[in-house]
Amino acid sequence: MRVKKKAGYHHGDLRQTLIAVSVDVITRQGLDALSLRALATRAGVSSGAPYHHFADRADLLAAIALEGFEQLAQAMLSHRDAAPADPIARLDAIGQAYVLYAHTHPGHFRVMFRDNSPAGRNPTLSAASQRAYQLLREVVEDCQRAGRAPAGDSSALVLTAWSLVHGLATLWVDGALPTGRIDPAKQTPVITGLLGRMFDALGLHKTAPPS
Amino acid sequence: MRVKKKAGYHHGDLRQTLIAVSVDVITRQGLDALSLRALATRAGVSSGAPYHHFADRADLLAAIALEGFEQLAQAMLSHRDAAPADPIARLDAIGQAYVLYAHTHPGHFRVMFRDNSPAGRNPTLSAASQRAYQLLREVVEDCQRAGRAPAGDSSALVLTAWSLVHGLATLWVDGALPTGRIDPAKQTPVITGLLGRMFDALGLHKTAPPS
DNA sequence: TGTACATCAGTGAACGCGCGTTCACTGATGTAC
DNA sequence: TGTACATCAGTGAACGCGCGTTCACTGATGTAC
Repeated sequence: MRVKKKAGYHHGDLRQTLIAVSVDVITRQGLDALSLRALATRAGVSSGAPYHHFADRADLLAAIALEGFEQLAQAMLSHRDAAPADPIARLDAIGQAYVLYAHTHPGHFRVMFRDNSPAGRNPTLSAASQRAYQLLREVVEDCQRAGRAPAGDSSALVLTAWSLVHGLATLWVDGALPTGRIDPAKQTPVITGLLGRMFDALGLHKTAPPS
Repeated sequence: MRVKKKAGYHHGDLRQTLIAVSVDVITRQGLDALSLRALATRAGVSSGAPYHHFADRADLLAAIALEGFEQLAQAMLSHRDAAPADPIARLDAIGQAYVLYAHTHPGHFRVMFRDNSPAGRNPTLSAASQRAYQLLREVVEDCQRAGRAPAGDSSALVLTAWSLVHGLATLWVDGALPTGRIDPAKQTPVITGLLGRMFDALGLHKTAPPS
């Protein structure tokens, strides 16, 4: 991940390089270990250089979070569209995409959901995170319309689905699962599948035969 | 929360005071804002004093996490025992206790599940966290035995329940929920209730009339 | 009850360090003519 | 195609700061006799 200088003085795409190196550091050593000075050194650049691309440390983190939310939404979208045209299958696919994204991009994920996360104050970031939320909401409401989930206000169902995948992702990324006893890679599809079966079981108008 | 000196030179219970002040700082300003020096000042004590009670900063955080896991297990236990003698009702109670604990003790909660959390390396801490996990596991297996949850290996069900309440707790504590649109205080019992209904709906041998 | 002394839990000055950020500068690049 | 010049994106030294931690010290407390 250490980056070799490209063509002498001018770097080429230092901004993107700084983001990539930051994510790598955060992934391996945690957010607290990220300092702009060390980051610049690892990127092969002097300590002042990052300030031509980011106003300050917080601005860099906001850029990482933004990239993360965009990637997350993209992952959810492509998983959804690759799934069979069945609302429960699509809910399952979106849930798996969420957990998988966190596992494969722990650096981004940590920054995205940092306590005191800037999402509340940064409109761009806030909009990007809501896009991912909307995808989840849409598929839950699709389930409701198909009678594959309890009818009525969707918000509790959406929050249930979100909490489930977010909790699993967080426990996994934070290394909080009892080691050896639980394999999150294997459990993820089981758990998202369970969520689908549960929604289905509580749906009022069954349209699919019981499994 | 600023602590007035008690009886001159000797503090009385500086160790507990340091923990309490730390939790307060973390709750209000986040873990990164906690410095031992500022902490000592807020506790009304010189900068070297904390080292008579904690080996270093990490040791202080481990003590906070330990207290947190003990309090969490206690909260789960008392909620469980206050609930009706019905496994689903008890699962619901334990789940609510988990989310409620996180909301009322965000300082502890953040330290407990810190990325790079020391729980993996500290046996005392690890044991305390597993005690809370065991409580959840027991109640899930009680549901299975009563035919109020799918039979078989419990681990996926336990992880489902844990992920659900942990995700909700984390999203709430981190302020990641869309403000105004979702009220987690109201949604918590709805969601834990939904979990119970879902487990029940997938149980093989129904013992209660459908609601 | 009084005294000597060991131990405990503070003080506060001092250390070295790495950090975020600034700034005058300079080399590289792109554009107008 | 060649030259002048504006702009961009680097350099690297310097700043002040707060931090974790150490240490020689001292006041308070508890205990043995």
